[in-house]
Amino acid sequence: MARAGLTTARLVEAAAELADEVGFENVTVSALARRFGVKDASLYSHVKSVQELRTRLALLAGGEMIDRIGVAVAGRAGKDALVAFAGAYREYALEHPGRYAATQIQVDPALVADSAVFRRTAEVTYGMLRAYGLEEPDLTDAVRLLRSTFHGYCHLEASGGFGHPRDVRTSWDKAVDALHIALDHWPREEKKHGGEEA
Amino acid sequence: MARAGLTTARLVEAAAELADEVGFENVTVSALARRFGVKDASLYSHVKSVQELRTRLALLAGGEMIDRIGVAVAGRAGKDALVAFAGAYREYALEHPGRYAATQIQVDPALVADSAVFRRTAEVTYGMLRAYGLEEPDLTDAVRLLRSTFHGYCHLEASGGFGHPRDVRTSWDKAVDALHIALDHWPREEKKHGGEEA
DNA sequence: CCAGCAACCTAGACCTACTAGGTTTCGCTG
DNA sequence: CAGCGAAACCTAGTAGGTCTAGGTTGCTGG
Repeated sequence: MARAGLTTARLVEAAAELADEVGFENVTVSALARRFGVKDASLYSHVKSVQELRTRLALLAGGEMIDRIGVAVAGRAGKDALVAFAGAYREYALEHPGRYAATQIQVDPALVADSAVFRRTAEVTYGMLRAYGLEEPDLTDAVRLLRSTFHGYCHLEASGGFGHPRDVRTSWDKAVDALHIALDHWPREEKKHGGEEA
Repeated sequence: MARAGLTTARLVEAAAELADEVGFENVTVSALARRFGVKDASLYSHVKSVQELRTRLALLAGGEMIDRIGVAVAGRAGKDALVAFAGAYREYALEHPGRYAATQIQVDPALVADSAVFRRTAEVTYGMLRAYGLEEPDLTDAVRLLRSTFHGYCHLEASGGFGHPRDVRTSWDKAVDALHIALDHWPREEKKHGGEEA
């Protein structure tokens, strides 16, 4: 019988498609094997476990996502860059819900630390913020705020968490506006957020 | 043999404890049955499925959480209320990671719509924002921003998403500050977010 | 006190992850 | 071009999860 030509890469790619079709939590070894017309056991020559499969999928998706974001923010700065970043982020999340869900899982920190995806993500994000004139540790705090908000928003939107009829896209734009304002008036050391004392 | 005295409520309560101990994704019918020294099948007289069990757990946790938040914000307004809300939110998420994870799952929208938990959550949240003088649809947008940010932050913190050594608590406080500023300078329709025109 | 209804059980079907070890096929090399 | 070695793929089986059908047993109220 003609062999399926399995490869780790091919498996992960198929897993990504599967994730977008049936949801990340439903990408199983069995389902993937079925898709290739092959027995479950056959996949274990290529991936060690579901865990590994999902981790690889997460890295694939993370890479795709940051690439798109990178293209979107290229040549922009300040609010322009923020809007472009946010737009690309949400677009990817909506276009590829399964892949996006994959990016949310916690992967072995040791594994993620020296991954190119992680480094590139940090570069693009910190780079985008540079125009706001923040310095460490404010920069890290701002990155966390952005990541949290974007992620939280897409997560809630994807899971139908916004029951209200208010258009989500409009809401999102407002949120991005609000974030821009927050970044612009960032509460630097010393309380009393009165004015920029830099 | 002495009966375990199973009840839907008791089951859900035990599931909540289990969730905090072993993680929400590991609360299974089998594990719960083991905890009661009972066979799996016995639980199905009290809950229809794992799905239902998890949904009930989500509602339990959501209720606990909003109660604590409600107490925290009582008698406060403006930034005070925001800080109290955020503090109670994060505290609950850190104290009860399994329960908190449960609150994140998507439950049947029809089921959630007429739940007291949902209504109470909306009341408390919108009430806290009232002091910022926002009106619909800005109010809804602001609620979404807050929910997203809080949720995203706790999710990332819980999953070890913040690799950086920067203290998370401090970062969180900064994020709350930033949100306050965003709310205070909310980008209203046209108008140049100058002052309160109410 | 005993009838009936929960509470709990046995048995089993079906799903998924994963291991051990066997067989087939492909591609390379002599 | 024969054949050999390494992948690629398989069979068989363990373990553990969800859930159903239907039987037994203990508790309780009339």
